[in-house]
Amino acid sequence: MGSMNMKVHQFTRGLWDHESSLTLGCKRLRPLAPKLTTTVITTTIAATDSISSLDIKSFIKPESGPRKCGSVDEKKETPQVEAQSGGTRWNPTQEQIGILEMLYKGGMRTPNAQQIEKITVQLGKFGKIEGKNVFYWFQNHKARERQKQKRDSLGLTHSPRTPSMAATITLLDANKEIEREEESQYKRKQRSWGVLEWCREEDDEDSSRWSSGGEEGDDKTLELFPLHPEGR
Amino acid sequence: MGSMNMKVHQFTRGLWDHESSLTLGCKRLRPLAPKLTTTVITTTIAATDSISSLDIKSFIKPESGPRKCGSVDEKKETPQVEAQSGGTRWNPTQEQIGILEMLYKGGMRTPNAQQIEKITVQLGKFGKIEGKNVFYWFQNHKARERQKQKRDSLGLTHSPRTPSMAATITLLDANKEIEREEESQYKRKQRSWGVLEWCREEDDEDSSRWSSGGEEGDDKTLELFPLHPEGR
DNA sequence: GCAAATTAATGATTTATTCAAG
DNA sequence: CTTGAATAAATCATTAATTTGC
Repeated sequence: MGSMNMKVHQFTRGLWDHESSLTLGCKRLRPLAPKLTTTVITTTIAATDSISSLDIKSFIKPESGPRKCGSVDEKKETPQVEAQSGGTRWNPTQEQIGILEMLYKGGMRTPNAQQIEKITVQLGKFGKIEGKNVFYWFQNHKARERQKQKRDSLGLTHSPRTPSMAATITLLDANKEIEREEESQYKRKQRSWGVLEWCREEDDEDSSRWSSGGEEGDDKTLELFPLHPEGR
Repeated sequence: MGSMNMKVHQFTRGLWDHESSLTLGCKRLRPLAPKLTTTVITTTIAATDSISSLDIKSFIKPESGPRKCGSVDEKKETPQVEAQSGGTRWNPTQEQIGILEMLYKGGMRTPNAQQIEKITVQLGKFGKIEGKNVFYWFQNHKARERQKQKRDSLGLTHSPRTPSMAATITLLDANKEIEREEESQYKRKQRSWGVLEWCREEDDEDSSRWSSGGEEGDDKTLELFPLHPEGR
């Protein structure tokens, strides 16, 4: 209790302290009440801290609780590969990199959750890996590929000696344009994406057991598609 | 197969087509082979498409498969609320907004997966909501609060009439500083975060019903912590 | 009063930057 | 120096609020 180092300094700005309860429902006051059923409860909220005494208050707490996320708990007993990264970051194997690059070259840019999961499962056969690793890999690869290209083109632009050079630049720019157009595709919409998962605490250097372990024959003809779904 | 609308135009740049198989393992050639056991398989990869014939090939495919993510499958038999997620976006109720703002004011900035899950559960009592909604809300709220403040401070700086005004500005700036320092906290590190989840397909525009309904008493004294864990 | 058109908010994604492990 | 990980900034897209013409 007393241990709850409530460092309030972060919001010393105003002196909303109790005011918060007031500002709560009115802050931005939604233009017009969208729902009806909620109105009642809303009143409850407006009533300062009735909710906080009910649920909110329970929100306040330093940190603790279960380790793993309450989602997929299936722990595969494949001690074969593991450990390796008590709290370290993913260290891709060459097979994994190879596959990822292949997919990237195939056109995959931002796989959705489903695709990521499948990829993760596949890559899991070659080494420890999580979904986020796949996600980040694509993010980073894409970004760095782009900046490298940009850097190159700029560097070239800096010393345009021969006409062929200029042509090259033009080409690069053109490609960049194409790429961009292709990628954003007007309305990227419907990316069917998600965020959030794998929790992990900070302490506990102990296990950090991994998932996606072994080589169970779980290939139910899963498949992912690299290029954009359809030319919407 | 022929139906696979392979729109290659995205990568018309080079003309890597078969070259990909070659460039695969060498492209960026990792500094030094991290693993040993993998080396063997690596060779396999280098052998052009042995892997692709095994697993990779199965990756290529437009899109299909199961609807829901293959994770938490527990389907709650609460037909009362649901559906709706056909394709619309989360539309928070006032209670949800209120709680979120309360947490925000309490200092919560970037809740981790665990916290998000708990929040989601709580907010779920007031209306349909997903973890990503909570995540995004904090992201957006934080960002917009920041830009609004910046805009305000700049705007105010532009017409400093009274001394009290100046004082206000100073305060705002100071607060901004504090906040920033607080937030970035030197090394943000160890955010214990995650990404990826909820999939969702596109079709099925069926219901679009709303949620909110549930008032089941599922409060197992769960709690989240708003302020930063500890003054590291 | 109302519905179409316009504007303002804000939910959802993507991109750019930054930090730190190795 | 490379690159995995994480966050912040920029952007897109959709919904609600407001305005406008009837």
